[in-house]
Amino acid sequence: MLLSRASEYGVQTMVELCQSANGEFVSVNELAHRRGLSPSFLSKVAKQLVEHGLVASQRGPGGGVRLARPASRIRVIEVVEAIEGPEFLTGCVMGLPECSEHAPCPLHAQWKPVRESILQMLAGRTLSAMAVELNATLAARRRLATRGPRRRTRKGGKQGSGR
Amino acid sequence: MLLSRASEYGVQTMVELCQSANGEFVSVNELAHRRGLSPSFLSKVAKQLVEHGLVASQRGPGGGVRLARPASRIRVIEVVEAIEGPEFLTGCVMGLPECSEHAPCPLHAQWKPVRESILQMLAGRTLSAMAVELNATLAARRRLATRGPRRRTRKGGKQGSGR
DNA sequence: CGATAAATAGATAACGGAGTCGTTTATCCG
DNA sequence: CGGATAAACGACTCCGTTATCTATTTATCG
Repeated sequence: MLLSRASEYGVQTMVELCQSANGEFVSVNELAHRRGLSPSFLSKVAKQLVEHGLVASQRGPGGGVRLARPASRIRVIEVVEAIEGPEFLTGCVMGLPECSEHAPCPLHAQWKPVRESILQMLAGRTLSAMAVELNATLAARRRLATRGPRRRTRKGGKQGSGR
Repeated sequence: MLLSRASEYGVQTMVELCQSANGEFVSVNELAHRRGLSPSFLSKVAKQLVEHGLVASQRGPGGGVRLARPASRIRVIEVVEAIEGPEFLTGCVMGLPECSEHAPCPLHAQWKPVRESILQMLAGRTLSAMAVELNATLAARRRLATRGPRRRTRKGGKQGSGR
């Protein structure tokens, strides 16, 4: 698992928030229900997102949570670092206490570009871009489910839950 | 942290075992002491390595643990998968339960090559190659420590523990 | 003002990873 | 054979993550 459960919750929620990004607040319960997440745990994650200024919150009836900035100006890496902390992916791959640029472990040189590409993956995309794609995927799945699965392109049971 | 602590212990130990790979057994305590690891916890990790046929063990006096194959024929990925399990790095990055090739999450396309390059990093190098490099690094550090640090190439406190 | 809705805060339980400890079992050596 | 050594095994502690529940505070609406 590259990201902690909390980060996964965070990313999913932020993307979900793009759906109703017209300045409307959405309650944490509603959000949790939509994505099938634990409401109680999500509220904790939401709190962290609020503290890091990624979402704004509003109490009381009609209150909830919304993006603090336009989705096009939030990058996934910000969400991850808000939750995992700034130390995300720093540290020696093989756990050597004194691994550094000038006394590198045997994987140091290989790890560096990989780490960069992970950060790149998370920094290179905005929430809005992700939301668009997710919608396309969901729409495709719904369309498929409605019309029924016609052609089985791949052989048997391989598909399904990635977890 | 990309790898679990147990995996880190495993990789470090396997590399360490390359040092005395002449068919001699080394006790787990000795190994733990050399690398400054917890002996008790390392024995757990060692057990897993034995079960997966990566190291051979011998009880009694003069016993211990040694590589089951020549170091040049063991790849780091084998060590990691022996401990993390075969599901290592499978599963959706953002935790979507139904992320798959044909209904991908918004990060799926980006994640795939990254995942590949991680596996590549771990599969592309043998233990013996790593041992050689580690020795070079350690030797360099010793040489430096003996002669004292002369020129401070980088500005101040940035160096040190990667953790 | 009072009822209601929702975030916020805190306590706590379940779980798995990390680490320790003591006992058992196998092997060697004298 | 008997004692010493060392892995194997199992039970246990400790801690952080995950998850849930229950107040408490804050805001909105009628």
